[in-house]
Order: sequence, then structure tokens, then C-alpha cells
Amino acid sequence: MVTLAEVARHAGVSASTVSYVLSGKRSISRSTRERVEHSIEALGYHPNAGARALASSKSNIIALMMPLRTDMYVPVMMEIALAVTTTARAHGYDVLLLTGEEGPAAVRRVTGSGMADAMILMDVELDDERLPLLRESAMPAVLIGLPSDPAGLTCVDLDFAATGALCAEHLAGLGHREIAAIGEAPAVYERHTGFAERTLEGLRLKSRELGLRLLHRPSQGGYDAMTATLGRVFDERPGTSGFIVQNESAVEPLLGLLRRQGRAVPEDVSVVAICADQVALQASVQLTAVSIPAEQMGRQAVEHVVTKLAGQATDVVELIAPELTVRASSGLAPE
Amino acid sequence: MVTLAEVARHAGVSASTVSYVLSGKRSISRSTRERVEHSIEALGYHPNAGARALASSKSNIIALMMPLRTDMYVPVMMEIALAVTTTARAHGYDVLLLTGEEGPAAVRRVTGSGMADAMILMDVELDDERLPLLRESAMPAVLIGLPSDPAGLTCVDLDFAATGALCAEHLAGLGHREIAAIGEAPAVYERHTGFAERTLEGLRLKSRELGLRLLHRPSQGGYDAMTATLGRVFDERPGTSGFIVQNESAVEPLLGLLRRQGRAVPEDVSVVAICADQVALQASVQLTAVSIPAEQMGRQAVEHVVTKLAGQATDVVELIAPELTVRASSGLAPE
DNA sequence: GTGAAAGCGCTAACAG
DNA sequence: CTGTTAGCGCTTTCAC
Repeated sequence: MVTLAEVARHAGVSASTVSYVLSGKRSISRSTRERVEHSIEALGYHPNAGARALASSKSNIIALMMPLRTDMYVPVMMEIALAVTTTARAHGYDVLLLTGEEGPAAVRRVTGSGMADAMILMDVELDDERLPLLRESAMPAVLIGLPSDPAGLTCVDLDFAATGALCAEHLAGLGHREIAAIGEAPAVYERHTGFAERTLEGLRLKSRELGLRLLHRPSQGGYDAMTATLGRVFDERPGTSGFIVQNESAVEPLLGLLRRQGRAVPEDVSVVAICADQVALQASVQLTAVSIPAEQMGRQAVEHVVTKLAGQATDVVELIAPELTVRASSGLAPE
Repeated sequence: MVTLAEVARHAGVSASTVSYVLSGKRSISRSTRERVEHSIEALGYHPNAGARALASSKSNIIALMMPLRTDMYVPVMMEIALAVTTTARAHGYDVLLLTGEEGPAAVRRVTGSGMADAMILMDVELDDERLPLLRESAMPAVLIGLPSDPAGLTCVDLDFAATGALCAEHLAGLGHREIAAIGEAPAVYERHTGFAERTLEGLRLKSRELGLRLLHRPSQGGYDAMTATLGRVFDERPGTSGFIVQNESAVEPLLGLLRRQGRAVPEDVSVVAICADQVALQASVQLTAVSIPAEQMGRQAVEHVVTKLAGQATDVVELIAPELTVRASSGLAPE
């Protein structure tokens, strides 16, 4: 293994000079710099991460805590993770992947060991048990998601309340009066996941405001669960003409079942989804939808982290405005 | 920040004793150990990762290199990543997430900096440019996937050649004679991804052996691409009665289109998939399929890594035997 | 513009 | 069973 000392000897300079050439923290004469750079190249030198971390108290690592659950739409999680990793690299950071499994213990491990300089948390619950630890640790952190009390924390998320409202408005504008919301799996609500509850809230408020009749049903996704859910919806509200789906794995079953029941989309029934773009585009009917800006969320989370690490406090809640794209699945309500 | 020295002072012992209590590398009297443990607890001590890495030349980190591409089925990648992370934690390792983006440079960065003790690579191409670097670095590595020359490397993968053969056998056994294989996106073959080519090879060999007529068509997935592909298949081979699909995003479009054309599954046409269990089960027809053992692959990769780190050489290629589960999508060939 | 030297916090001989 | 001590490789004052 080549060390900085060897490079220094090879270049005929002191260790500190090599270090400063590397960090750029003080000016070095052109000739010295070139000599050092040449030696680095010649010897194939790579700074040792551990030594660097010890001496500088900086690891250049951002910890990313992902949910282990399988009841969320995985590609979105993945897209966020990849955006985080890519953006982090662009700022000189690597990413340590943690799963939610360890829960608060992982937070303690990371903050305690100095393994990472900052943390990004996904799948935040309204009253997340990792947050108190995070607050007291003073480690820069950014949440992707919005807890009920974001005080002292930086959060990045789609504005799900506005998203719910936007979907309701779209359907109302087309003349629909009876609406059914097909939601995430019941477990998602049971653990009080922020985005699911906030969507529902936005939906409810706006529905009331616009005089819509709203039915909300969590759904496991898949054909069997959807058959049951849909049956109940039309039993209770035969006049339902608009659907809002927030559950990727319920989308195709819903479309398929409506078709089988002879209900045409969008002539008889309109469907609006809250989902990844890919799902909206690949569905058997191109879906009018609010897309989940996964890439943007991941990127912005990292950018906030980097800002914080640069010493600028940004205890901000950044809610991304929803955008609804009209496609083939929504149209005027039937008479 | 609490240091080991402070713990030592608090417990009235030397630093090395604390260190040995932590590592268990030498026996400590019960009373001393308890005193030390109590001090650790009382002071809230956490070992510093950087210092530890520097002194021991061990980071307790495994680097996982994932593809950044979006043309592979994401949930499988994710399941592997989570299995890797979970298994790694069980062995005391954390996971550093790298994207394929940086390519060979990332390998150099990790091996050079001592940032990780070992590497796991996903999405291995037949002639992967990261492999030479990996071989010369002497860093323990495990590939998830199988390159054309696995010499000196440990590999874990589903036996895709056997998988292809197994699918062909299943259809042949049901009396099908003309078979179409709907494959991954063309780009996947263009970059010579091991699993795709090996599946095809197994399929071809076995088809020849059994006297099946085989047509292979890469497919982008989605309804539009599938419409075109399917049209061509039935133009060229009107007698096609069996399909083998290895592309998650082509599954539902294929089923939907067959239905629209009035071809019943499995009465008129049989479909066998090579895909994640979840896809096979959630499809509109429950699919006869060989499932991708993602969890197992991730877990075994880590276990091989750990074995290597323990000093035992295991330059093995571990091919997981495929298992075909018969469900509702395959049946006897029509007359 | 450059060097010397003191640690950063921990591990692992070596010594008893 | 426990203590002493010499580093691990780098960063960063302090000094010139």
C-alpha cells in the first residue's frame, strides 16, 4: 500500500505539502504541485479513507436509511436511492445503505461511530421513533417524507395534501360527484405513514369543499383484493364514476376489472392515479396521474445535506408542488 | 465525544483492556469486564469507525455495486440489495452503495482507499471491464452473475442455462412444438449481459434436442412494443402455441394482448415466465414460472464474502438450480 | 511557499 | 489476566 509519506519522499517534499496538494487548502507553487501529482500518478497512490476520517473527523459518507418493507412501490424507492447516490457522488460523498430493520439502533450506530457525516431517512412515519435520537445527535439529517412535527429537521417531500386536492379538483371539474379513493395497503395507514394520511386529508378537505361524495378504501393490491374492494365500492355507491388510486399494484387490477364489468374508461368511469410515471404510461390505459418525483426528491435531499454540511442551516420543509398530467383515463362524467 | 481512553480511565483499567473487552480477542475476568461494560454504558461510548479502520486495516464495510440502468426489473435488484444489507448486518458489516455509473473507476476508488473490505458486483456482463481491476486488486469479491471467464472469482447466480432448458422441457412435455421466447430489451443483449444470453443458449440447445421450433424476440416491454412483437411472431409462426417470457414488463401486455386476440390461456396458448414470484402471482393469469431467487442470491453472495474475509478461499461458481412452479398459464397444446 | 511535528482514537504486539 | 507502548496514515497547527 502506498502512503502519503512515500509520495512525499518520492517527490522530495514534506508530507504536509502532499496533503495540501490533495486538498487544495493552501497555495502550492506550480512546479511543486506538478512534481507531487506526478509522484502520485507514478506510485498509484490512493488516500486511505480511515486515516483521513480519523484525522479530519469527516468520513465523506452519507447514510441512507431505506425501508425494508415490501408494501411500498419498490421502483420509486430505488429511484430515490439511485438519485441520492448519484447526487452524493457528484458532491464527493459515498452512500452507506441502511435498512429500516434496525430502526433507531441504526441511527445510534451511525451517529455514534462517526461512520457518516450526515443521514437521509426515507419512509418517515408521522411520529417516527428515529427522530428524537436524530435531533439530539446533532448530525445533519434530511427526511424524505414529512413527520407530524418537523421542527428542527429538514424535510423534502411531494406535497401530498395538495396532490389529493388536485385529484379531487380534476374529477370535480369533469363533473364527477361520487368518488372512490383506492389507497395503499391497510398496513401503510396503520403505521401512520405521512404521505398516505396527508393525501387522504387533502382529498377529504377538497371533496367537502367541492361537494363531492368520497369513499376511501385501503387496498392490498392484486386482482383478488381488488375484486373484493371494487365489489364493495359499487355496492355502497352505485353511482361512483371517478376513481383515485394511490397504490401501484392496484392500478392494473382496477383497470382490468372495470373492463371485465363492461365499464369503459374513461366513458363510464374516470381513473386518476398517484404513481410513478412509468406505471401511468405502461398501464393498459394511459393514466391521468400525479407523478411521484422520485429523482427530484433524492437529489434535493442530498443538496440539503450538502448545504448543511457546509455549515448553512436549512431547517426547511420543502414540499414539491404536484403536477397532474391528463392522459386517456379521465373524461367527462356520464349523464 | 467519548473515547476509549476515557472509558479506560472511568473503569480504572488500561486502554487495551477496554479494547479487548470490546473485541473479545482475549479473556477478561468477569469483574473487569463488567466494570468496563458499565463504564461504556455510563459514558455512552461508541467506538470511532475511522480510528478502528486505521488501526486494524478493516472497515467492516462491504461495497455493493448496483446497476443504474432502468431496463432491468427493479424490484429484483432491490430485493437483492436488501438481502445483501440484511445478511451483511448479521455478520457485522455495513454496506456501501455504489452505482454502476462510475464503472471501473469506482472499483479503483474502493480498493485503493481501503474504504471497504470486500465487494459485491451486480449486473455482470460477460466480458465485464471491472473484472481485470478486481482481479489485480486482491480485494475479496463476489459477483452476482456469471461472466464468460470466472477464473479467480466467486460467482453466485441462478443457473439460467438450466432455466431456459427447463422452460423448453415443460412446454415440450405438454405437447407444444412451436415456441416463441419473448426476451429482455435489445439493449440487454447488446451489452452481453450474462443471464440473458445464457438463458437463450439453454433454450436453444434444449429446443434442438427436443425438436422444438424456437423463435426468439427481444422486447422493450409495454403494450406498444408488445403489440408489434406479437404481431410479428404470429406472422412468422402462425402455429406458435407456447411462449417463454423473460421480461417482467412484457408479461402483462402479453397476457392482455392474447386475450384481446381471442387466444385463451392456457387453452390455446401456454405462457411460461422467468420472473420474480411476485410478478407471476400478481399477473392477470397466475403464471407457470421459474422464479428469480433474489433473496437467496443476495444472501449467498454475502456469505461467500464473509467466508473469504475469514481467510478461506472459495473461488467457486455457485449456480442455483431453477425451480419451475406450475400455475394456471400452461396446459396441453391444442390439437 | 514549504516543513516539522503533534495528534486523531484505536489495535495489537510485547511484556509481565 | 492485565498494562505499556508503538504505530496505523492523514490533517493541521505552528514556525519559518
